[in-house]
Amino acid sequence: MNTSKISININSTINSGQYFLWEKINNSWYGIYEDSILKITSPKDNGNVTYEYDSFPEIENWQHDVFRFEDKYDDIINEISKKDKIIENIIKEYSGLRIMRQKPLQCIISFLCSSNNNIPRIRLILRNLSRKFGKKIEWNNNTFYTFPTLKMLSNISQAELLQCGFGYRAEYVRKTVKSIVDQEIDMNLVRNSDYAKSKQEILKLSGVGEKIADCILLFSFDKMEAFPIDTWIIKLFQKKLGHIIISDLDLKINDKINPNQYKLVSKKIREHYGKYSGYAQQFLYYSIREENRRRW
DNA sequence: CGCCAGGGATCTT
DNA sequence: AAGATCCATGGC
Repeated sequence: MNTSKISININSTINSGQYFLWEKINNSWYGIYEDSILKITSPKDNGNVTYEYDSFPEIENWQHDVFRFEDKYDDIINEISKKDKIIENIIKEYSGLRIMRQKPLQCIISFLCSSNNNIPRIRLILRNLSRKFGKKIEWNNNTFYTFPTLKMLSNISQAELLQCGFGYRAEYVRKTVKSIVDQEIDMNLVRNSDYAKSKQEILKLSGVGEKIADCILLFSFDKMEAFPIDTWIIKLFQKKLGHIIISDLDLKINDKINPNQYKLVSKKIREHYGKYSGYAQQFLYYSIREENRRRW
């Protein structure tokens, strides 16, 4: 176990719809990461304080990987803050919110599950899946289950997926797992290419469209310019963000946007916020949902 | 009962 | 090529 003083707000970071398999027990957060359980204890309930990091089985310094401590966080948010007044105020209000880095398989399945769904239910489905098919770990008088491996996932029947609550997304999971097993998608290419090329490749997966592709690239493949555009971001775009991003806005944006509109808006947004647009997105998203008092 | 939820695939024009 | 419709499931 060790501690660090890097600027981070654990509650907003963990509980902001990016990494679903975490739960708070007493004064600690527990998260699922590969074959280990991660643990963070906050001496106070929130704020930028010193946290204690632990894991079982032990992973050395996992927090640097998971919380992206290699990012120059202060430089990034200072840079983004200059882009417009809206983001400046939001970053000030929610300082310490970070992007987390998760393992690709868990991230892909998680966001497959996110389409036309809500966050509490996404978490429930993923917990059901882990409880049934993950490895059981007893630690600190609590029982945890790791996320199923690729091999395990490939052996799960459609009926069992439905039992977990995937609904119509069960078919996406089945096809996507098969594509990965059969190496119809090149994970090394996704990892090592630039944003555009990586996105093109990840879009081959069934159930992965423009938005979910951006989530996967941002949250597990280090493509920090990826800016997922979901229904909440669209609401913000309609209300006030649109005229900041696109001068002389003649673009009609409905509640649901088609892929071409997505690409256009995405391009403009990334031109506006720059190569760390993903951070801007996380702040905007968190802020809108908090304003609307949505459950995480 | 209808509506909504971090959308995407498929069918229709 | 763009637009409309359908998709399981649970909370409200």
